[in-house]
Amino acid sequence: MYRDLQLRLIEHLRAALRQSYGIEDANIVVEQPPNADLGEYALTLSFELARRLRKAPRKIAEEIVAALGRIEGFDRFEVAGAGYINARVDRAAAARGLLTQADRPQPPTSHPAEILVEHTSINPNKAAHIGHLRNAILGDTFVRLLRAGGHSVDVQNYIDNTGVQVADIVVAFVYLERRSKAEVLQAAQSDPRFDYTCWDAYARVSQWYEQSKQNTARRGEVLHALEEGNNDLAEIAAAVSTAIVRFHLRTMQRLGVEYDFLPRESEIIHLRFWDLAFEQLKEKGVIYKETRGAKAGCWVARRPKAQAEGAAVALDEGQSLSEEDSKVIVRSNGTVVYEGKDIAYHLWKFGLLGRDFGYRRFYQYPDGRTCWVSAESSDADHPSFGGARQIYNVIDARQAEAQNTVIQALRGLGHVDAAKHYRHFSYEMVALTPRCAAELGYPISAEDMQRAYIEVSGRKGFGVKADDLIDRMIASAQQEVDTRHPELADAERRTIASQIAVGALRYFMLKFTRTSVIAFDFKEALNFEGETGPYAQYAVVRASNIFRKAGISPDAAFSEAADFARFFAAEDGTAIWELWLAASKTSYVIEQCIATEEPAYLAKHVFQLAQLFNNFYHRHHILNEPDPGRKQFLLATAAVARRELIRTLDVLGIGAPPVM
RNA sequence: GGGGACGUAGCUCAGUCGGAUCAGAGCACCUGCCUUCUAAGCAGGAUGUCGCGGGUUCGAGUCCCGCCGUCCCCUCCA
Repeated sequence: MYRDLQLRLIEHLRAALRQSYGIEDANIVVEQPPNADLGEYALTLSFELARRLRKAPRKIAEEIVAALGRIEGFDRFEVAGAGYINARVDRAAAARGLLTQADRPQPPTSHPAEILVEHTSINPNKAAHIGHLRNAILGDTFVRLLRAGGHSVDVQNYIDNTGVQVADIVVAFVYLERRSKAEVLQAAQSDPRFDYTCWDAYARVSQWYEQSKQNTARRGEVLHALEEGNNDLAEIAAAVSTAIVRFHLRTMQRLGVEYDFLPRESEIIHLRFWDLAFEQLKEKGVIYKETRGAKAGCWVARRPKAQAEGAAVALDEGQSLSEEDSKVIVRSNGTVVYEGKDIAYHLWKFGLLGRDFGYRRFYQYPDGRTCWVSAESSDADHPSFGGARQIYNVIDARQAEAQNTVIQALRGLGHVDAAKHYRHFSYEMVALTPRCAAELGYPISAEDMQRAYIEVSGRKGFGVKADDLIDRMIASAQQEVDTRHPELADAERRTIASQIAVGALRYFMLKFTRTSVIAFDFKEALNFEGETGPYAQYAVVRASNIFRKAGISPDAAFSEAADFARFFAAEDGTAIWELWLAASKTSYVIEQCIATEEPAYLAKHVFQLAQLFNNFYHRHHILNEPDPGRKQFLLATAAVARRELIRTLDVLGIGAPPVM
């Protein structure tokens, strides 16, 4: 609603500028006046045009207002201050529009989708930690945003099942702990906390490597065996990584995060994706074989650096790069670095590789969604996932350079359009406050205690496991629910506690903008008051209680139109209108979040909406309202606020509990 | 050395396109408010050299330049 009116206003402004001044190229900035008493939209273009037209801004504003005339949905336009144009919306008409607002059509769910989002992508060798939660929650929320915006989206979770980290865990079991293949396979299948077992084993093997060169050499041996395939070590690695992936899927499912497809590195290797990419890269001159210096014998590419988009990527015949300007893609022993496999993978994502994965069913979600996994051959009736128009990779900021290497390679291969539609959805890490680290029992030096945060380290086993955090948050919510609602059945209390915990956790991860490092602290994360998920959930519960006590459904409040003009004009009308205005902005904010790739704005939106509603709730006691017309107006207000709160929470992946 | 991010209240952070109440929120602290649609709430109070210095502009927390500080990346790791 807010967005539609804004678009209409801009359209009329363009026409007015063309007609009055013959201006076609004006940059029309639409803002909001400092308060709703001044109107809903503010225009500042008079100031910009002042110099060009050699007129006073106020004069220009007056001329534009005259040229605009009447626009449907708007009450009037006013010149204010030194030359602002304030637009006042027809509040009653806007409110009636909001009441009858139909739900947007659901985007198609056929595969492959228009947009591909990759997120989570945890090394399958240990339990997930809080940093992975930020990734998955950001990614999943962005997927929900895109779908709410009407786009069809596929969600991929890349599984690096033949990499160094998986090799490390195999070394841990086979060489450090000297377990037999049968023992490891058994543990992978029956250990109820196998992911935690691996977490500890991974930390131990990292220490063990430091003891001798011989120990470290095991990693290379195992890595080689994994790439080779068809041997005991590869079989162990497959069993371990597959088991861990299932743990990760279950952990994320607790937060409402689901995936469509798990492409695995093993298939990228065995289906020879790299060989195809390698040929293309050589042919187009994107990489060349170094003959001199430390990198002699390697295939290298130009480093991305801060290169202009149009700059040449391919290298001229016989050209050589300085040591720092070259990035190794193929090692002198012939093995491919991670970025190389990533280039092949991304050619596939855009449908530019000329080869597809096989697809097998891997996991079935309770809501009916199937999660597929890559394979060398396919199950019957399988979908396909490659060939997206637009991709988003939710990957932390530390990997920006590697991501740029892939983008640059695509450009160098002539896939300029694909490179343009490749977005690194970057975010900063989750670290721990020194206090939190100390609380967890990790030894912290006096120097580290002075730091703002300390980076987690899987290698050291230093961090907060995702399931531990979720458990703790549920326990904390459970305690409250139990004391507040002893009358409810156990199962119901558990469901509500879980909804609150997930709401708190997801909101916590989303309230920070992507560029902010989160210094994690239990005290802050476990807080359910103030700017938190439960605050917004509680606002919904309050709204629901009104309708429950009134004995009518929120839907019924939509059907009868109140005398909006009268009530919005009343003394407290503007304060109530501000709640309607905020409620009308959800679609607008969703669009902003997509355009700026920033889900935090939606978190802010739901908080503001909840704040306005709580304020309204406190000021107007609806059930005691004697005037039936006004009571109906207040009920409609609560119904719209409730609907938009629920809708926004849903996009954030946060459920609305029936009671709290 | 090169690339990137950040620096706003005691703490944690918003501030999207440069706009008029733009000096904001939450937490923490203090004071009120539960017989009311449940207080996971509401109302009120206090707190600032928007890192520093220049510049552009009718207008700068926001853009440009320089400096200071913190962090990340720059392996034939992933």
